[in-house]
Amino acid sequence: MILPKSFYEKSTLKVAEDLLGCFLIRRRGDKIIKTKIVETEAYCGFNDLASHASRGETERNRVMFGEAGIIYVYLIYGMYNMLNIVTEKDRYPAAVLIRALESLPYPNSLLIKEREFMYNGPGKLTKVLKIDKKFNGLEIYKKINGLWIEKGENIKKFQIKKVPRVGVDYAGEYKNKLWRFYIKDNKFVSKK
DNA sequence: CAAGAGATCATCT
DNA sequence: GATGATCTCTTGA
Repeated sequence: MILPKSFYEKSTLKVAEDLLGCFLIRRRGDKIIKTKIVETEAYCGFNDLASHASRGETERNRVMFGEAGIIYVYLIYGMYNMLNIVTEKDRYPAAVLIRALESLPYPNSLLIKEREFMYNGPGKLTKVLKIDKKFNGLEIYKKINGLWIEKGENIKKFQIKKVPRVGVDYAGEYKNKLWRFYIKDNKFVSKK
C-alpha cells in the first residue's frame, strides 16, 4: 500500500510519471487528509541548470545528494515551501517536485466548492497541508512523520501529458526538457 | 481576459 | 547585495 523506498530508487523521470495517480496523505493529530497527485516535475542530476544541484552541494540542497525517498523542502520567493521527494541512488542529486494535488471527497464531509482548488500549485499545497522545512530530510516511505504516499489505482485510466517545466526560463537547453508531467484533462493541475 | 508588479527572506555570491 | 522550481492582486484594453 505505502510506496517503499525502492519505488524512488529508479530514474527520476519514471518516478515523476509513476507518482501521478498515487495518493499523498497527510496526518495531523487524529485528522487525515487524503489527496491524489496529479502533477509533478523532475529535476535531474548535476547538469540540469534548473536544479539547485547544478550549482553544487550546499547546506540547503544537501538531501538531494542523499538517498532516495527522503523529503526535500525549501523556501522560495520568501514565502512558499516546495515539496520534493529525492530519487535515484545515493550521491546522485535528483528529485521530483509535487506541483498539484486533487482534493478527494470524503464520505462524511462535503467538499466546499472553493476548496476544490486549494492544491493546484506547489506553493499552495504546502501551505494548506502545513508542510515546511521541518519535513526536510524525513522519510516519505514511513507513516511516522505524518506524510506518506500510497499506491494509486493499478490500472492507469489516464493519459500523461509531458511539457516543459514552469518558471525555469534561465535554464538554457534544460528549459525545454519535457520534464513536467500531469494527468491529461485533470482539472486540478496548476495553471499555465 | 492578459500582463505586470509586489510580497518577502533564506541562501548564495 | 541579488535572486528565485510562486501566488495574488491590480491595471488596462
